[in-house]
Amino acid sequence: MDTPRSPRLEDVAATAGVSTATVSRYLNSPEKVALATREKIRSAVQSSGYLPNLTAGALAGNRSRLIAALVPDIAQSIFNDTVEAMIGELATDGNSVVLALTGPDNDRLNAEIAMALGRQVDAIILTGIVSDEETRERLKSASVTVIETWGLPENPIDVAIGFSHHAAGEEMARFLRARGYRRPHLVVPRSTRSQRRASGFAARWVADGGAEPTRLEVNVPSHFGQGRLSFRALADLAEQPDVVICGSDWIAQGLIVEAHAAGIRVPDQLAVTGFGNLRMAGDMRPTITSVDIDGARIAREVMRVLRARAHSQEIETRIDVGFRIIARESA
Amino acid sequence: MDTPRSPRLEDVAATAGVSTATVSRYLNSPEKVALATREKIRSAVQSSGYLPNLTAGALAGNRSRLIAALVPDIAQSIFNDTVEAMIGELATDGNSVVLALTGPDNDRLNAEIAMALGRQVDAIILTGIVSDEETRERLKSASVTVIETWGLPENPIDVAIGFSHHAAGEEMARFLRARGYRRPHLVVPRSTRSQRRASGFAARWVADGGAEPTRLEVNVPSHFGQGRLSFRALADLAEQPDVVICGSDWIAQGLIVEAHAAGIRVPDQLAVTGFGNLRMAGDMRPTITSVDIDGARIAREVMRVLRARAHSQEIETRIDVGFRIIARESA
DNA sequence: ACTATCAATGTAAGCGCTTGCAATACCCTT
DNA sequence: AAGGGTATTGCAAGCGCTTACATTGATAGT
Repeated sequence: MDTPRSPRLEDVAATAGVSTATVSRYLNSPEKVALATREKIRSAVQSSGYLPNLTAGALAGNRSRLIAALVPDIAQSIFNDTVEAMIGELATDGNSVVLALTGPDNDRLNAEIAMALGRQVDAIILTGIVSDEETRERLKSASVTVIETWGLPENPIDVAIGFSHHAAGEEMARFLRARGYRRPHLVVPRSTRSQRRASGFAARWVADGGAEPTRLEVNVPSHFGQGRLSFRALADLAEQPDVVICGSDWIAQGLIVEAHAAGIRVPDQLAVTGFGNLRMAGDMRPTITSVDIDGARIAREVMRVLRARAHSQEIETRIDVGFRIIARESA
Repeated sequence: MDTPRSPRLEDVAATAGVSTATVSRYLNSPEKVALATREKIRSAVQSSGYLPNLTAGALAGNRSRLIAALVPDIAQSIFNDTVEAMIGELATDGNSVVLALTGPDNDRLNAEIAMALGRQVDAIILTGIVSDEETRERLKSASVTVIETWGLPENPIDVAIGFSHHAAGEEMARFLRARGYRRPHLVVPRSTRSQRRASGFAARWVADGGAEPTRLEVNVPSHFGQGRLSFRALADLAEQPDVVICGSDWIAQGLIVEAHAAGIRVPDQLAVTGFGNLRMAGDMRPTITSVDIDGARIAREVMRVLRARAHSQEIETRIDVGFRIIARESA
């Protein structure tokens, strides 16, 4: 059986008795079409079951309504909430999100950037830090909106929406010091941002008169299991910490579970903090003190930037969405 | 400064001294081009920094190399591993994945399907069950590959890759019975699949001489917090269960944490099983007995189907990837 | 009544690529 | 030397839509 070719703009135009241009206008900016015409076209679209070919539209209009989101991973990522919010937010505007996983290495990133560029995406959203100079240059010279999220680099490739990781680290140092902790231990994932938070923490801590915190580096992506390992690694420390600052809520959760299994009470004997304020943090026993990043807010700002760009309005290139320490039971 | 328009196929063809057709062939099926010509084109592409416009290619070739993955959510989904594997797998073939979140309701699903169809995607991959008849019909009549994953319906829309949830439930019943448990309690997310597993479990359990298991329904998406609530809900039961079968590892984890907080030892006083075999399951204390679904395998089968379709080969429409009960400490 | 203005629509030229078909060149066969 | 294949390339017609520009008719200003 040969499927009858799906209707095109032309078909709709024919049954509505207007030109394709008018139908196109009706579809993209109805206000430009007279009311009576609108109605005719509406019913023609309706009856034919017409579905616009977005590919053709993208080619002709030089606007793909496709947005590439490049993230390191999604299985256990701290970015998940942001990504989810972003996809939700973008979808409402008729955009689609092409999700690409870049992993830890640069080759994948470059390949995915090339792909995104080839697909003429309207914007590329980065959620990892692009440290490779060459890649940054390539992105800069591409005439596409590039949004770096989560971080807030001094010189964004194009636009950056995020917060200062250094400041977040400092703030946590102040917070814990105020709470009376004196021997912090940092569990730091090997990612630029985590490192930055760690140095922010250490700098502040020392500046406030504390001793240089001990630290343990762990691989990314960080996960529950690393928390357990991190707890065990504490045994090797000369002096036991009174609080462990974890690079993610996952690590914090794993560490707490392992501590309990070892008979150590949290926070009485050992306090713990996480990062990311994942939903689980508020449900854990004890509930986990964490740092909240408003993923939905980031998503909204991304949309705002995109819309501004669409109308070629000027926008600030560094948007600070801040962070909030959420004090809970674990520290 | 006006950016010099990025090079097109035509430009490459010109510098290589061949026609655009030849360059196109070189790009898509090099073997059709003579060796010497290949070399000329290669260097022309190289020197111009040419990047194919995939949108134009999609329109002309009627092949978008875009695959839509429609999932309920990603933040805490049991599908995450599958989705991640799929994105990774697909990307290697020059495809990109458009990820769309459908949430629990049908409207979003329909909207996203329309969008996918409009974008001329090569395939639509579904990870939720599409129960709406109308939507199923629409998908059936669309000339696009539709792959339903995780479930294994009797009459797939097109191709289904998954396993029998009913059988998984039955198997778990056998497993727990053999281990000597006698009073199972089911924590069942309100999703078709979970329900199916639950009925499989109950059917088998009763058939094997057990009493009808008690059950608690919880909302989707399931998460850690629900595990805690589910544990507390046990108090309302007339008779305390000796094992709780959770609809997901998240729920199991939350339940265990809450049980421990209440001084109940797992599995000594209460056994627990999860579902999904998330990475965390093997790291939890106690490690969680779960059901493993090979997400990477599903991803590979998806690719196989897609490739077969590309060469219009016949393929089976129901591919069973099975499941494995992973016995660990919690039950 | 006459023109300037404007809203509504139509005309048609692309957007950058793929591919069926035709043309050409080259190599065998007989 | 003619006929038949085969491998390689070019020609040109789209793919289905958007949009600059032209056209038309109506409204308003004088």
